[in-house]
Amino acid sequence: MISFEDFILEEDGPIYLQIIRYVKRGIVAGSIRNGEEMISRRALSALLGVNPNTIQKAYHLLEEEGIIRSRSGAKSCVEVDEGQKEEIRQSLLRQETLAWVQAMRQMGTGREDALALAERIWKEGGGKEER
Amino acid sequence: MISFEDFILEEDGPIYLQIIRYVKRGIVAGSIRNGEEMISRRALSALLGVNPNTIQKAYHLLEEEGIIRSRSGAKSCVEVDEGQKEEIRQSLLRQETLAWVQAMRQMGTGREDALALAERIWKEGGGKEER
DNA sequence: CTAACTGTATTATAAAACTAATACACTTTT
DNA sequence: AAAAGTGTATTAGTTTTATAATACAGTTAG
Repeated sequence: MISFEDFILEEDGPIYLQIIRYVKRGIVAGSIRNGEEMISRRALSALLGVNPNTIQKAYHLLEEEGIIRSRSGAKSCVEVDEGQKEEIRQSLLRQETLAWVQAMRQMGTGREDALALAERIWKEGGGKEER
Repeated sequence: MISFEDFILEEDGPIYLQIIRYVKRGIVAGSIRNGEEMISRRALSALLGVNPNTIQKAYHLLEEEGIIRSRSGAKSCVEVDEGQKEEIRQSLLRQETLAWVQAMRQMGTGREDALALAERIWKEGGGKEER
């Protein structure tokens, strides 16, 4: 079951979008697999200290995007084929990277400098992710 | 004068935050210099097709951060010393890059792959920025 | 000086995001 | 079968974001 263990609530954008992002990235990473059960709306609500309606909004949008499937009474399940998975991968990788590149450009950072910085920061936070 | 020529209104987050981001990145890039005049609130409002109050909110927050200085009646001016400039640079570069690195990690992308992707996307959009 | 422009302030409205408290029917578990 | 858990729906209220219409006093340019 998708437990949202390593999910961290940012102070950035809307919560329901953060949840959608988390699921999509998990699918791309392979840590969230097809057929897997989602944690229930109420349980996630309690876990994050967030209103159930906010979770419902996220889950509802995930269903509209054809990423999860809900039948009344039972837990929602992930339902993505390989095509969708690849779509999401391409879309997210490009989108996030393009945003970063544009940010670096607007700050007048050269390609070499930007890549070097990214590599440095990558190595810094290296110990935390590999458990 | 800061004309906001190359400013593009995203559909992402709040408009007033996009304006603040634009100014900060411009300062880091050196395209926005100390002492320079800001475009007036009304003029920018008309240029972006956005309510004057939204611009005022952005300018007000920029002043609270000590980035611009406003005297009633005259145009607001940028007022940042080298220390502030360096603070903003460090903060923005780190913040944006860390966000990208974390995104790539959460998608299970390796360091080499991520950096290669960034380099490819950097070269793609290369013709547009150098005029 | 005068007219135009500027920053600032006020009040009102609306949509989006989030919280709160329920309620009901369906599924799973015991 | 009964209880607990689940998806779904409704109504109400708050905060944030953005719009709209003015108004006033200080600065600048003609």
